[in-house]
Amino acid sequence: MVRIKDIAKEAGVSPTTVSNVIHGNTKKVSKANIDKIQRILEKNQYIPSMSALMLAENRSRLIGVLIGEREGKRRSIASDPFTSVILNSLELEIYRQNYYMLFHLANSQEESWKLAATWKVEGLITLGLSSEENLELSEKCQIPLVSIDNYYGEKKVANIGLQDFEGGYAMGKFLAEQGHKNILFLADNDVGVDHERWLGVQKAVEEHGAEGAAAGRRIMPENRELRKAWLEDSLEDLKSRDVLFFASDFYALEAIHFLQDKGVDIPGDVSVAGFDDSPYAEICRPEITTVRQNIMKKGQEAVKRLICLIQEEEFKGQERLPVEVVVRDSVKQKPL
Amino acid sequence: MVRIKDIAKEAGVSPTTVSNVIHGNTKKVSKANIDKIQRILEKNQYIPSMSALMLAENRSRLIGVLIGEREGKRRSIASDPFTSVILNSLELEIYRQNYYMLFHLANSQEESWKLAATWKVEGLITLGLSSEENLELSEKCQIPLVSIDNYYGEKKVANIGLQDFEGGYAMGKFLAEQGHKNILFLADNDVGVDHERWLGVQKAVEEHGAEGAAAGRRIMPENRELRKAWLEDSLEDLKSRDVLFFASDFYALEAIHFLQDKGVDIPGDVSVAGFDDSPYAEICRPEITTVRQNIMKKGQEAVKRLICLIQEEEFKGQERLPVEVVVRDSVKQKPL
DNA sequence: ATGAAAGCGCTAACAA
DNA sequence: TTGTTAGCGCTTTCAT
Repeated sequence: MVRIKDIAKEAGVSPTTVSNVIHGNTKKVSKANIDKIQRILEKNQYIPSMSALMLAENRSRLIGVLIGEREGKRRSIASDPFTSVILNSLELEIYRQNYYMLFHLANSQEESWKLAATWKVEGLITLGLSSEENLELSEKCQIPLVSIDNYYGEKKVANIGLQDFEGGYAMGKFLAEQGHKNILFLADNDVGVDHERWLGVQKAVEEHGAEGAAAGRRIMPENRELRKAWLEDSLEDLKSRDVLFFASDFYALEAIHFLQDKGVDIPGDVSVAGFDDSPYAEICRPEITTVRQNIMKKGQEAVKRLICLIQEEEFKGQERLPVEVVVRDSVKQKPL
Repeated sequence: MVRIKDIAKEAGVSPTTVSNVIHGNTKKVSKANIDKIQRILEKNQYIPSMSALMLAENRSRLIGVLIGEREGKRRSIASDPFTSVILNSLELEIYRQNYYMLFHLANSQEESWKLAATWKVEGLITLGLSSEENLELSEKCQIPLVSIDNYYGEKKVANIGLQDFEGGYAMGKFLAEQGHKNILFLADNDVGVDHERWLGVQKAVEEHGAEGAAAGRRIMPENRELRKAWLEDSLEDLKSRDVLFFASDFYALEAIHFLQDKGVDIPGDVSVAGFDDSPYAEICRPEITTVRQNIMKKGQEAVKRLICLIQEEEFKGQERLPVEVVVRDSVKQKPL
């Protein structure tokens, strides 16, 4: 590996001068030397050593991307097709901003902190951590942190998410306008994101629902096996609804198959809607009517937000990305 | 950030002694000092600085994970649900082995090399690079490299893959034994992995096929739109087969929906088989009969292989992971 | 059993 | 315009 010292020797100048040329501080370097040094740099394929840079500048150009793994959660990296897309967009933007991505599956706050400290990571992006975990981590690490898809009452941690309320509202409005009265919203929890979506649905039904329209809600188990049992138990309830609006396409898909196996026609007997517009939504029959989010954009904004935090600049982007209803085949129009 | 120097001062010893205690070189340190230093280390939550370590030891404990992005490829990180699983298993094992994972979407060999050099990455794991790209990269970087799912005639680069031939053979045998005679194998290329699978199918049909059984093959376009058109054009051909064996579950799923939309009953009119046992295989109707691979294991073995290369030890694991036929509903038994 | 000192590659303050 | 030097935090060799 060729070092600045080597270049300097070959050029017959001091390391400082070479360093200056590398960093474009060419005001105090003679034209002749600039050219000569640049040529030698090129020729020898000089690559700066991050270790030395880190030590000297006390910064790493590293951004840590942490994914929390919780057993049985929907947002498990293994089962969620979103994860790879998010990771993709994250790395793309991180690299574009001249940073590097250190990736880790976070098992504990302690571990995450150690990683960040060991590498002097300049900022953290987290996925799949709970609000409390994010807060604790942020306080412990004392470096900028941006979470994705997390909600806080008091908003202590920077977050990039969706216009979930608006998404719930838009779909609720669409369903109401399609003539559905008995709407059931299904999620696996009632905090943050899913809570917002539910509020949106309620508001939409209030404002746009026909005479007698009402929105109900059910919380399903997170665990797959338990959820399966839950669906069995809830069959009659589900069949009695006009439309089932699931908080994710994955759940919608699961339910569609469950119901179809029970002889229920979708959307003939019951309509189904999802949320996310994941690959699952299009790769099933009927194709799922859902709420689309732009995941690439989400990752991009998260990185931009973080960089602003790191450089102590103001973030002018969107913290809540817009969503839109995508009409496919799983919701049918009710005759009036 | 507390440094060794600080610990030393507090303990009233030299940095060297502290360093020795940290690394367990306690042969020449008094019991009293060991305890005292260890306590102070604990109390102050000492974390070694990677930058200093890298500089002093000339190694980084970093493993670069490179994903090649090629437009329109099946193995695009964005669309392939496998990617997140592989990434998951990779990081798990890398961390378990006391390394760290630097993640990058590789746009060019030049870029990959720069990344590796800048960070003094100790080894590289690549996904979705062609044989040539892997070879060139490996030569340019001069560090251990393990590719995933790549085949080479002369085997110049370490690779972790599947027993693809055996997989094709096992499914071919299964199909033949189910009474299918007119078997069509479909892939989007005829090199490496898919070529092996095809060879396996042929062998199986030869050995286990009934009188008059034969296996044919078609190469589909990689591009989604083109493939759609191709399916349209091939409809009659596809309908005339006993069974369609696709080189991936994704393709199988796509074709199932295409055929169902055309009124073809799966598996009533035509049976369909896939390969991978991806999430797609189970989340569709009929559920797809496929060849299962253990992706978590694949990532794990890739890391183990790389670590062996780095430490110049012999690798005693499996370079070709076993596969098994998973029988579901998309293949029916033919009456004799 | 313990410590001093050099060196890893680079930056930046200061001299010349 | 160019060069000298100290220092970033750690390891390691060599004295003591």
